[in-house]
Amino acid sequence: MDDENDPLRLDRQICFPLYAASNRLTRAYRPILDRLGLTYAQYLVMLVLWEEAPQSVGSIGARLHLDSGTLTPLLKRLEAAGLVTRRRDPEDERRLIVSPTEAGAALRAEAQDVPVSLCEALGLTVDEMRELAGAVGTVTRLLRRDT
Amino acid sequence: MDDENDPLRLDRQICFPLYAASNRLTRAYRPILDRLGLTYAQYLVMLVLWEEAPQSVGSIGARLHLDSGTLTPLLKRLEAAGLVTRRRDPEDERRLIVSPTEAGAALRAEAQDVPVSLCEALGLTVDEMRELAGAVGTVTRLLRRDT
DNA sequence: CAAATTTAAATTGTGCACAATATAATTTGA
DNA sequence: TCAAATTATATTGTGCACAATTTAAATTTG
Repeated sequence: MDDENDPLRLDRQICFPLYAASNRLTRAYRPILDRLGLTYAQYLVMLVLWEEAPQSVGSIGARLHLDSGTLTPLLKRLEAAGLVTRRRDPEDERRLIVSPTEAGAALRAEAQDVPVSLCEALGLTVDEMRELAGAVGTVTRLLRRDT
Repeated sequence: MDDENDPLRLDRQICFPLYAASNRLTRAYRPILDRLGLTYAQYLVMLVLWEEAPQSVGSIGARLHLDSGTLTPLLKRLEAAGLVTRRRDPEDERRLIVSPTEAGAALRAEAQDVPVSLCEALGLTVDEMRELAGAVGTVTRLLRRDT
């Protein structure tokens, strides 16, 4: 078979490097977020809540492209860690309202240097960060259609 | 606080779009690979084995940046599905030799149009694919250091 | 207004991804 | 040569990620 143009060769896969890069990033975040007692997904949820609170499970999920099957147990773990509260919206009992606790809000200060720490862990200069941001933006734009 | 330059704003995160894109890709692959009875990670392992077989768990892992904690159960599932065989290397009983079965090798033909199907699912033209490949290459180059 | 539909979250079950540890085989070097 | 170190895979346990289903509340409609 036509080896050079074989579409099933690993090094011709466009998506595999993205998958590998995403795994690598989660790995790079881990030791940094361990200091806050957060996983990467939990960190993302806290970012969303630090921006605006309270929020429903659905609105958090819309922001992060995650569904209740992922978020429900994650939020229960954040609640168990004392970082968020979960209560039903009295206006609409279907909705669950999530808010940071005082400890959850306070954690924001501890998280301030996470972005810088990550760049250091990845060994990226400011210029390289800019280049990375541009490339990631292109990927996002091309893959944004729908789902 | 200085909202515009807040480094913890979700839309200033460089890595989140990469994480979201990776999740989205796995989701886009799912209905296509379902027809082959493979998950995305299993598909990657089969790509590696279709290129060269037999291979040890370690060499598959080195290629895909996955460890035995991920690969051992995955390979057992591929074995249960009749797609690979697992046996110890008689030369070095520590090593596990993985080979595609006849069914596993035959599956390669079925997989030929997976790449094209994915592009269609993502709604990408050939030019856009090229652009995506370039952007992903930049991301990979910037994040390649170590781990 | 009651039945049907829609919406929001929770639950269930499968399969990664990985850290930490265990097990067993091989290699090494005192 | 044989004990210590190294290597290769397996195991254990945690936490996503998501499809499919369930439950319950709110909304729509006949």
